[in-house]
Amino acid sequence: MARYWLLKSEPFKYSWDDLNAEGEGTWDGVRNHRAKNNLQAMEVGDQAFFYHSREGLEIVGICEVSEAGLTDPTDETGKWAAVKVVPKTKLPNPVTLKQIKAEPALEDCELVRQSRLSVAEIKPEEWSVIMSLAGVN
DNA sequence: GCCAACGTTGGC
DNA sequence: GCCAACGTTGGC
Repeated sequence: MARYWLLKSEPFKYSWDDLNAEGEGTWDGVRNHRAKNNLQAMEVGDQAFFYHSREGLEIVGICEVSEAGLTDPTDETGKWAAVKVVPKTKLPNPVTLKQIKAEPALEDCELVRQSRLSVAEIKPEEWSVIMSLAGVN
């Protein structure tokens, strides 16, 4: 069964629009062990929210893992992981961090608990809560 | 192996 | 731009 994730990016480095312009993006440059573990746990077909950090502070779209289990091409030691993603859906209503924090059902998600984690897991029930906030059925 | 100092991330 | 949270480094 597919799992759900949240991918964080600073929009002035790599935004949702950049991903759409490219059609497929490689998620690399992660240098955090917990985030790396999450990357390695991803499988092709898993869905992930695309979150804009520092600017925007909202979930703007949904992408899907198109290649999993890659080695980070930006790292010479070969120790870090990467995946490839393709954009799927732009959210009708972007879900802001403020909304997420105001929602009791989401207070335990990794995004809230560990705000500096760049790749976080989203539980299925949390996924559906966010989807309804986003106006997606 | 502990922990203080330092660097980085990210919300505000 | 500030600072809190977290990760990493390095002295002991």
